[in-house]
Amino acid sequence: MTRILIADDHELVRATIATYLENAAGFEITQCSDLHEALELIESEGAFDLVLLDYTMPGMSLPDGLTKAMSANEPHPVAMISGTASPDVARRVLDAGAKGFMPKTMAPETLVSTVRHILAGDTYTPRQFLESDVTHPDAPHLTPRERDVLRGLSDGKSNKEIARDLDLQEVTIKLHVKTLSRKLNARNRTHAAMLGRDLNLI
Amino acid sequence: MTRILIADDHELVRATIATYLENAAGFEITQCSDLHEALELIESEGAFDLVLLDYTMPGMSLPDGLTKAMSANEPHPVAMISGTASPDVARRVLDAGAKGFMPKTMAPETLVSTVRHILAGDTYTPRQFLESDVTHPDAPHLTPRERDVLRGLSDGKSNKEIARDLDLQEVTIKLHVKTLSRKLNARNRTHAAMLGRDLNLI
DNA sequence: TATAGCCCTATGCCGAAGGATAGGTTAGGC
DNA sequence: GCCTAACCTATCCTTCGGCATAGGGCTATA
Repeated sequence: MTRILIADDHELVRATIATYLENAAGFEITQCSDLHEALELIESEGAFDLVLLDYTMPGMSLPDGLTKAMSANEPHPVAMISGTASPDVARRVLDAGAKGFMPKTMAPETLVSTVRHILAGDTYTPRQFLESDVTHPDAPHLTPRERDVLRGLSDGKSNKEIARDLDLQEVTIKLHVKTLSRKLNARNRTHAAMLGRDLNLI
Repeated sequence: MTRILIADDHELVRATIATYLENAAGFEITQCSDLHEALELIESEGAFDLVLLDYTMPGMSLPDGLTKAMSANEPHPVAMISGTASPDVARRVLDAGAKGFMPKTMAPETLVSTVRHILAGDTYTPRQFLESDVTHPDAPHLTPRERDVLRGLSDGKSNKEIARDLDLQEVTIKLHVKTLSRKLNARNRTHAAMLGRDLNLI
């Protein structure tokens, strides 16, 4: 019997996913509501055939929480579920080695087939998150460099640090901060970071 | 027959809520995935006995989107569902006149009884959101003043502006920024604002 | 009444952020 | 070839942020 662990503090979501997976494919579902419980369950009951983790539940972090779960559940796959899915997060999740990334906007039927894919050894990489960078419709156009800088801002980095990371001069970062702040109608870097988050730009 | 409209772009969530409400109480459920569709449905099919709106779906805004839906659905109630529920949002939603605020962490059974309450004319005010300010479990304790300042940071305000708004001296704001950054493990104000958002503190 | 937590203020310093201005390169479209 | 977009750099200047140190006041609870 295929055993699946679902960890999500949003009970409504967890309940649905569990119901669909149980009815559609007869999987054996175990549930919990934070990362700590998930790790304990993997420890006590052995690796599951698939572990589904919510991105925003207590204890979850990127990439640490994810990698912990992955090494605990080896050699079986771990996938991420997220309600606040941004392209950047999807990318980071998959880069970290997760075998799938499922937005909660996904239709239940798609979910079941996705789970089957992952169980079969595939990695589920939702095209809309990796290719077209689906963002908020109101979002202004930012150049690739401006996005790089905006990511740095969101991490709380200084201009100097961002410059070092991107191998540029500090003045250049200042320029990008100024222009992207103008585009976002932000009053300063902090505001820009918040607006970027709201618009799913990062 | 009691008619309920559920608007949520998270299909997984919408499907569960719909299922529970149909099975548990025999309500007639209509579904859609953004605010625009919701308004059209209310227009074309008449006011529903209850409208449940997701806080993060396309087109939704506070308080505009909410008030539009409320005036469209008069005299029947409108309630909000949210996955990223912060106390502040809950307060603003209820202040705007919504008849309930339901986090997606709510158990399905609780949801059903909540809906019944609202249909009966009550307003569902989740105590944990209004009194004890339930936030992310990992979130450190911030004093009321620190939250005030954090809110200012998130709006991209300068220390001087925050000081003026709160009728304090600028140095005092600097102090609060420093202490709250320490508590959040933030490297600077921008990082603090982002972490505050992630931890549902604001 | 002592202790602790929270809150507010002051002074001083330095590095970072932010803005203006002026210039340059590269790549692609017409 | 010209134009434009995107990108990068430089200099100069002002303001803001961030940190340390050193206070005092209020309130609640032991």
